[in-house]
Amino acid sequence: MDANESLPAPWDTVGERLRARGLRWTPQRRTVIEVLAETDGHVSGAELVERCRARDASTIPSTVYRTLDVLEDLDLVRHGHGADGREEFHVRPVDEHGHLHCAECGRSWEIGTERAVAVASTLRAGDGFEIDIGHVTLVGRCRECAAAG
Amino acid sequence: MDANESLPAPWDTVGERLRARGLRWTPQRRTVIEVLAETDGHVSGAELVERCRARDASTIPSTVYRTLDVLEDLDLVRHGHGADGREEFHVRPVDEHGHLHCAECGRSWEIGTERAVAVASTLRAGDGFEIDIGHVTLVGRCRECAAAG
DNA sequence: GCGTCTATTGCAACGACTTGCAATAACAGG
DNA sequence: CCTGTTATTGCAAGTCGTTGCAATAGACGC
Repeated sequence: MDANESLPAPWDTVGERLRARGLRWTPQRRTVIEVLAETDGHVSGAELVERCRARDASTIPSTVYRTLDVLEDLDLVRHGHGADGREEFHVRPVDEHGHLHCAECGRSWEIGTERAVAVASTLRAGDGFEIDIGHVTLVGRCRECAAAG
Repeated sequence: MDANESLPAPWDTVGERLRARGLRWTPQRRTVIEVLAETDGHVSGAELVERCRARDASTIPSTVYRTLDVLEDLDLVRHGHGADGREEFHVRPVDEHGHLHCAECGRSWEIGTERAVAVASTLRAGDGFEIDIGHVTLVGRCRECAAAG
């Protein structure tokens, strides 16, 4: 399989990085990476599979998920979990941020780096635990629902 | 179906509370409640199903999960998600606490009310969001792994 | 005790992943 | 360019839950 000149930014060197680790650059992985290269922010696992299938109808879900595992090792994506526990992928190292979800009204939103770091510090102060704040969606009640309820 | 004299503490009145809401007291629900009454702390959904099946081989998973939904409405259990996103139930209102999981060494542990509240306050200070800190398992690196890595 | 109303159950199919395994195909070396 | 090694793939089966629907059976009123 050929190199990957046409891919943007961090993705153009994935092939080499894989080979350097004794791993392989396959067409299936290329498909996943092409899809990721067009994505920014978050994608659910299922959606990623669907987009890959749109590009290559023969896409197999298990291959996609296994590829994502490998890419996570290479620090190109990070997986997390939505409010319902389903997988969500953060594409390309994005700013540290958190996800909030109101169990009452169902709204979801993000909190920026600043607040994310504040929360992380509070937690670290206890026993040195370094939270990956973006990994899970924090569930609770938003100000409005808390006031109403 | 008869009442439930033999059940302990908060469970003995579930039948009445259900009926008061126009819901029903069924043998299947009794089975789930009997299992919950013998449980304290956390149980995964799958384990709950298994324990119900041990008590009544005809137990159907969907019935168990639906029962848990109802019991959550009655505030007798609360569901959350483990590090892998799978469901976990907190039985009987327990102290506010949090769950930590180190992605590196795989260990999991809890943080007590005090720290949980501290984190919740930090977050609330931002925009009034009241986190249900026990809902998800916070993932990151423990002090030891952070130091080593 | 009987009947009605409708909440629940059981079942089957589906959605999101995960895992084991044999067959395939990258890739390094000659 | 060919070859051997072994990482990956495809597939099938399995786990954890969720959902739609027709049949069942609680609970209340008479």
